[in-house]
Amino acid sequence: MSRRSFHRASEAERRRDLIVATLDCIAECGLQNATVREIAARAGVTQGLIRHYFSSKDLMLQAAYRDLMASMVASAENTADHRPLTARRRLREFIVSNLSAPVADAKKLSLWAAFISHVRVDPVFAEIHKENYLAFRDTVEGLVADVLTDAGQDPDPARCRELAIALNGLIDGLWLEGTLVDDLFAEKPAAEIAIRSAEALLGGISLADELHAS
Amino acid sequence: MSRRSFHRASEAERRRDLIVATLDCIAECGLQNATVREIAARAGVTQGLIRHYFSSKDLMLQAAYRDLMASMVASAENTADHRPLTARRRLREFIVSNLSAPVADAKKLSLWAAFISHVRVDPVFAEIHKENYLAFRDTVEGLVADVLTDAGQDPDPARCRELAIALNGLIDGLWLEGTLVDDLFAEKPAAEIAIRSAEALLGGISLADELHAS
DNA sequence: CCAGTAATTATTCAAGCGTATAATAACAGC
DNA sequence: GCTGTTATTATACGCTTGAATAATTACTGG
Repeated sequence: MSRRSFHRASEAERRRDLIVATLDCIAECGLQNATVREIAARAGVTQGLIRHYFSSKDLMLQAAYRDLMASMVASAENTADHRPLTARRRLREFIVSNLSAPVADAKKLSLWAAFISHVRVDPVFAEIHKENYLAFRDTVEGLVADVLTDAGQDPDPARCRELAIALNGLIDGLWLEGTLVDDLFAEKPAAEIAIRSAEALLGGISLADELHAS
Repeated sequence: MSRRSFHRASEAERRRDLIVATLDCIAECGLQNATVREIAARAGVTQGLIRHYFSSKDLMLQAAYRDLMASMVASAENTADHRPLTARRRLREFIVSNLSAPVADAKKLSLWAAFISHVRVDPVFAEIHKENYLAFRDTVEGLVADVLTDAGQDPDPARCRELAIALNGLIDGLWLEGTLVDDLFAEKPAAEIAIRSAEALLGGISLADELHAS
């Protein structure tokens, strides 16, 4: 009886494979049934290897949560920092990007929910969530300040904060609605509704394309 | 060695106890660690009894999900139907009620997330979610139509639908933000922000108290 | 081409899981 | 009070779990 052949991969490569397999497994089978054996099988390795890279299953789940959130903020964060664009256009792109693929994705939502449900159970998950939330809100707040300035209004910090919270809520809520019941949503894309709503929240400032940057 | 004493409870009473224990256990230990033994212990019975009331653990989880959602829509639904009030005031109360205790509660949010993460795993959970979402959106849509009419505007169905989706998103999103990071939120209650934002979405219609109903 | 290293597999372990069944005691009706 | 019913307890079963250890094989550096 011979052993199965294998190849020695780099640490970065293996860890990534294992994290991807973990996320796939949780999304498909739920946290309850995401066992180390199933995850290892999906990653194409045997279960013993997991403990070679993560000293416990919990640590691997935390790493997977961090990875998921990083992948979700990455694309949106890019558009928010794309300086050549108008402030209004950056906010617009930011909203659209958060309400389209790959962020608005049923699998990602499922994973997000699974991890959020553990925020109260495990303090480490709470910490990861808090970091990501604050970063997201700060991004929105910065965009709002830029848009107000661009529109010739005073970017009062208190007003920016409140608008950021409201916009953040609107984006999160429509993200939920749009990806949870997407079949019912095909007619009216969440992104379009979000843009019109954001304009209303901003007191009528249009987020449509402009000819010159501020 | 004598057996532990017990009392024979009614079916309704026992089922309620078991469901409450299930929700407590999931909120505290997570779905992974919500075992039949732990749930039974919290309900003050032995594990064998669970299968006397639920033919499997999954069925008990489904019952718990239904119970959770019913408890969350109940209070808000009441205010939405409280006819003596102005339409504007009913919408206002509906929003406030969804963003205050007992709906805006960290434990409930944790439970909601745990179940949402199972919507993609188990079709029964998907069904339960869909029913509740549609009912909630219809309630908001009805309130929006009433408010528009009250303000002398045409309650165009398409506009009502879009406003309902946006308001629904706003409420859900602020519910998430407010209860997930409530310590950072004490200064500015989510409900106040929601009211002001809803007024903006409605094109400036005030939701403040009025002297006479429509 | 050989030796050393460590990534990977294979196997084992105790504990805990959901489920099933048999024994028992609480209560209802007479 | 006694008796029948059944809600409840107690116990057992087979399986899976996360973790630990030992054996092996792929690769690195000389």
